[in-house]
Amino acid sequence: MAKFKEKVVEIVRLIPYGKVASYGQVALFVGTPRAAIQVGSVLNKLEDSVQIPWWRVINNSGRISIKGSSYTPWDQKERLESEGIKVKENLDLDIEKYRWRPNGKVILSLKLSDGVIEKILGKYLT
DNA sequence: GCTATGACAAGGA
DNA sequence: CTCCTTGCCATAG
Repeated sequence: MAKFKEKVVEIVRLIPYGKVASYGQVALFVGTPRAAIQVGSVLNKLEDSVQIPWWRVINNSGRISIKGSSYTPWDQKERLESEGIKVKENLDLDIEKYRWRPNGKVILSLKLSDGVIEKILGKYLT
């Protein structure tokens, strides 16, 4: 089941310009709740050839927490700001203000289990 | 199969 | 708010 990586790529690519999602949120949308740390791992090892908006993924505290990558937190800060997202000097941002909240149609297209869909509805769609 | 490893998360001090 | 601890889980070896 090496599909995890592919799904992560797929989900991250769905995050719209100017929006962000937490690692845990991506993990949930992938269909594997609580595998947040794994999402980060995938992005970290990703080849430069795969083009995806990795900078739109931050931790659930609303902070940039990139580590062990060829990119620095400030690289990420620049990319986010170029999309109109305000990032404080301490790498903090208002995650709830910019969080990606896909509509039901998008969620259904992911073919997730009922349990996962429930968690998504409860956590990110009030 | 088992252990170690982390771009994490949530809760307690 | 800032540490620290514990839980979790897909990979690599």
